[in-house]
Amino acid sequence: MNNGEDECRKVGGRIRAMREGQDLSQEKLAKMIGMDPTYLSRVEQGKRNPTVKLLAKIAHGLGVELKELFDFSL
Amino acid sequence: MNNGEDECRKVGGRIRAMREGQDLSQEKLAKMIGMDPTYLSRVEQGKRNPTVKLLAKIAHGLGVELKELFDFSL
DNA sequence: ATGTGACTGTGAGTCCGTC
DNA sequence: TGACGGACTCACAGTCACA
Repeated sequence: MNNGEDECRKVGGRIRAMREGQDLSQEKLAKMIGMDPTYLSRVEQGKRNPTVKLLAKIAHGLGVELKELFDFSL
Repeated sequence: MNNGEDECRKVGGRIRAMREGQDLSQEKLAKMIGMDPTYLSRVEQGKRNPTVKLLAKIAHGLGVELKELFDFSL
């Protein structure tokens, strides 16, 4: 089975999709919320296992609800 | 402003509500998914900042979708 | 503009108790 | 049964140089 790496990838994909949907670069979004662009890059690729606090920051930067980052049914 | 501690509390509350709704003890749920009961206790209280992988495990143990843990509009 | 390797410090997560 | 403490390990947060 799977440990949650799938979910990490899915969340990352959601973040990327919503960011690109707003024509925002990783750099700009990262700067808005005071985080490192290289770290954001890895989260979007599902190569990291982010915490609730970090995802809350990202959701805030995107101007969306936290639960939208977990809405994989699109 | 807030760092995401609010979200931690809300997620913890959701977990607790869904667990109690299934008449499950912290110990049993923790054992089901191979996690520490003391950590589950603290997560439910919003005193810890859990990762996606851990939340995926908890959601799986509760038999619900990950996004349901972030559905605060109830 | 995005991705990767390597790195350090701190906190996520586990295990032992006690109340 | 659940809350809390201490001590511990390893992974995550966060940064930099470079591609």
